[in-house]
Amino acid sequence: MADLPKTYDPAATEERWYDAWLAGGYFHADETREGERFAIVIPPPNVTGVLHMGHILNNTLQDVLARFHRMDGKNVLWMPGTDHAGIATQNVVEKHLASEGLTRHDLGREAFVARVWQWKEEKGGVILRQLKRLGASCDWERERFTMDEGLSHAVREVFVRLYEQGLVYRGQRIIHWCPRCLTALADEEAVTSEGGETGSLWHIRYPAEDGGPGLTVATTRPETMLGDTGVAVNPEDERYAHLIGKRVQLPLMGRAIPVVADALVDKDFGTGAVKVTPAHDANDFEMGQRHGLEPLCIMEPNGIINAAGGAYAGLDRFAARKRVVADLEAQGLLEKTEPYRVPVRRCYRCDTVVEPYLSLQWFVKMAPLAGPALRALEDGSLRLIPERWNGVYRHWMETIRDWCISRQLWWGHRIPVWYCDSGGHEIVSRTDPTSCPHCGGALRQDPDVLDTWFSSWLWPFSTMGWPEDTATLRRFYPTDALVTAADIIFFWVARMVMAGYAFMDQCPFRDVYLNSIVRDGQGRKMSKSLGNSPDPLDVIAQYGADALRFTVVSLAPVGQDVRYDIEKTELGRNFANKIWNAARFALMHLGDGPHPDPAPLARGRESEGTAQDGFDSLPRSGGGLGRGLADRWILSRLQGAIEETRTALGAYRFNDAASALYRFIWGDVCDWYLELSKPALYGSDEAAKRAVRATLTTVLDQTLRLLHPFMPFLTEEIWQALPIARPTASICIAPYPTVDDAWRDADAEARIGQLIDAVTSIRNIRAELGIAPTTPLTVHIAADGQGEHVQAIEPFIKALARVGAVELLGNERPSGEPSSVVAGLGEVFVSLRGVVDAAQVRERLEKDLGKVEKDLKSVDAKLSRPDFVDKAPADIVEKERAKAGALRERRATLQKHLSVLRQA
RNA sequence: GGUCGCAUAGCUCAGUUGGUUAGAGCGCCUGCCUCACAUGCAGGAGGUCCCUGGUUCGAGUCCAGGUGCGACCACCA
Repeated sequence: MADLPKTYDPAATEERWYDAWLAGGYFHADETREGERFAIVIPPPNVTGVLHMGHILNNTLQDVLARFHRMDGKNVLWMPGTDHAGIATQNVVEKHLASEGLTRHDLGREAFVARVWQWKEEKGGVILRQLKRLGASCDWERERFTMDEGLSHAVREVFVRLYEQGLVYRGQRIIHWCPRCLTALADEEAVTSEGGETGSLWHIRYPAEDGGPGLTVATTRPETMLGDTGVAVNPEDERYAHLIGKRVQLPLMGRAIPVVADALVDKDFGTGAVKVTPAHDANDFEMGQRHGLEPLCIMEPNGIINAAGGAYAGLDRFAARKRVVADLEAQGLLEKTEPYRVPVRRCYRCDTVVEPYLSLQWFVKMAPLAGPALRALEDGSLRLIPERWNGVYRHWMETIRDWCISRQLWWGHRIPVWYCDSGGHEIVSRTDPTSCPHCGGALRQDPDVLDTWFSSWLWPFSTMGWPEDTATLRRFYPTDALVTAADIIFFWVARMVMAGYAFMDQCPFRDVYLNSIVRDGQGRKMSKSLGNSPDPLDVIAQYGADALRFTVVSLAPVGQDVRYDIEKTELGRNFANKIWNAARFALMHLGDGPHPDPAPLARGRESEGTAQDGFDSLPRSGGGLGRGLADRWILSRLQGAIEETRTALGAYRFNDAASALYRFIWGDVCDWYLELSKPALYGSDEAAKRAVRATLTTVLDQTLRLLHPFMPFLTEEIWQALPIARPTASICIAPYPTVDDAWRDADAEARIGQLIDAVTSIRNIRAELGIAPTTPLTVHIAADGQGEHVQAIEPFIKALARVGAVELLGNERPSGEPSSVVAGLGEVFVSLRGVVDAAQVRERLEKDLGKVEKDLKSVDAKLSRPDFVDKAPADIVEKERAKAGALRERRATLQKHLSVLRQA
């Protein structure tokens, strides 16, 4: 143990312990085990994904919860898995094919899908292996994939049920179409960039049919005019009243189109006249329906203008735009081109500009599903943390639109619908039909697949075996918490709630913790394209998984984004190293053990009765198990740390828990207790030594357990090295500490608090007056009948403040010598005779006096205001009075010393 | 256009229901390789708590308005 290295080496321990945990089966959730349980499902990362900093934070938080509840005696299930990520995965494999000069069409559907599966088996799910490096305590025996047989079964069941309920339907709609991915997208998958993109608003003249002036329309997508079948104006707009019902010429296309009146048109925007292109704009489609304007599709799915585009056929949509504008200009019909911020939507997968496109797609009618999901928030079945997301969730639910679920891809769950061409029947079935049940005709299955999220929204119960009635479902559904990023509230969280009620009659989780977004040092969102996201595996290699975990948890407050750069990980690394060295120190002094289970040890105080003078005789004389003041103090502080940690974790205030542990371990344990323990450990009193060792053991054992959910590897490594009788084979399943009020000790906290004040003040004097650490000082303590206590404190003062001698004073105060006075323990006078000259001391005392007088003045001012004394609560006033009294006393002492010094 | 969030030390941020002298980490300055730890120890400097007004005995904290950032939503072509 004494040969432990001076710095902690995570690489040497992490893998070893992770393997041991797996071998021990600690992460496996057993549905047959009785008792409380805690369930959480992982937000399934894309099977194509690699770990980034967002995952690190998200999964560390989940792991903290899982490990905390596991240690707290619960039957914990943390369900892991991956998402098949339709477009993303298909893109990856198509890219591979492209490098071989092939397209998916060269392979054909079946072979292509087989190829994707092959890729998935060989290369997919890297991210889960990376999560193990982080220490994630998932139940890996249950790893799921959204295209597993069981989950596919759930998807099929849900589709059929919704169809039977009339909630799934097929229709011609304007949807967001990605001309590169060649598929429809959901509204949420077509993303706008903030403030729009740079573009133009073109003003185009449409002459009247009779050759009159006609009107001018404004558009940001001039190429769509090729598909115009009308022009709309506001019915109230007098400028155009004479044209309503007439026709105007559509330039470039040589056809006339009607002018209609529609309230949707804003008189004040642009020219107040809108070209209507029903096949290429959602609003225009609606207006077209109202006024009988036929949709005219002018574009191939890949964005190339089709034959309906006349002379522009064969041009890409953006090339066509340029040509159209040029031709209009040439004909003198382009009246104006003004710069304009255009609200462009792009494909969330490939960033291609999305085209509003009229096509036949499958939809889910969402409004009926939204009701229970809204009520869940109202009645408290669902809690969003932080709460401010409630509004976002509610607004989305209240204005919900139907969900386009069909995708023109090959990779995904095939839509379970068959069409009978001879009879025109549509068959939706739980099992694959072979022929039309109505007319016996031949069938062909819908070629499309379902949106990836159509499987994700079932994740909390599909992973547990639904639609079968499984033991896992009965035991672990609904889950307790969901930890995820706020950017998928709509994609995933809201839809899961709806599915939970629709198919399980229950909210799938109680608490949804929306974790921070991880940004880089400049506040930019971390992204692959910016290259500003460090590879977490590099960070782990350099600093250790525990260091990374602790750092990100510390940095992420509830509801705020977190800025991370790699150097910040030093916070966690240094902390790990600090703990490591505290353990080295302890192990060096603990001997081989085993030490008795610390819990039953008496506190010393009880065994020695109450001391009326307020100071116990110290347990050095207590015979074996009695504890000293410092021991009592740290054990009391430990209770505070346990309470703070538990409270913070219970409220999902992870960073508060982390900082409570940081302060306790670094501040209380290392800075003070270990130093306070040295006089005994290096002394010759065997009884005192035993007491300190017992305390040290308790504190380390409890602290490591408290910290384990945050830093699992380090804590296991040290815990296993402790010379104690371990109750469990691994700290993973050791009981999480609970507060024991019997160990709370206000008296010890007050006294060590005083000691800390005194020591700090003495150190301060030394530093300020430039007294070398080696120069011995003499300290006089006005004990005022507390002599015993002071004697007990003496070795601590000597050790911590590097004081040569401690002298007790009776009623007499040191006078006639240069002295500095500090607070704490009544009064402490530091003898500076022969160390520094009187002028320096005087300067210091005057400075102190100045401060005291300033404070006293402000307190007195407060106390002299009748309003304050009359209206403030009594305890607040009392505090102020006490403060004034203390300040007056201190002022008197300082003045006395100064008068002596001035005479000298 | 709507909704929401943020503004505190040079930097990144804590500050729970209004109540002693507003805190931490990093950075900076001074002194220390003191027998667990220089990934460390001790001490220190550094703040108009964005602005204005209001409520209150008392405001970093509550209210109103303003300014500046940021996020989300939205059919303004």
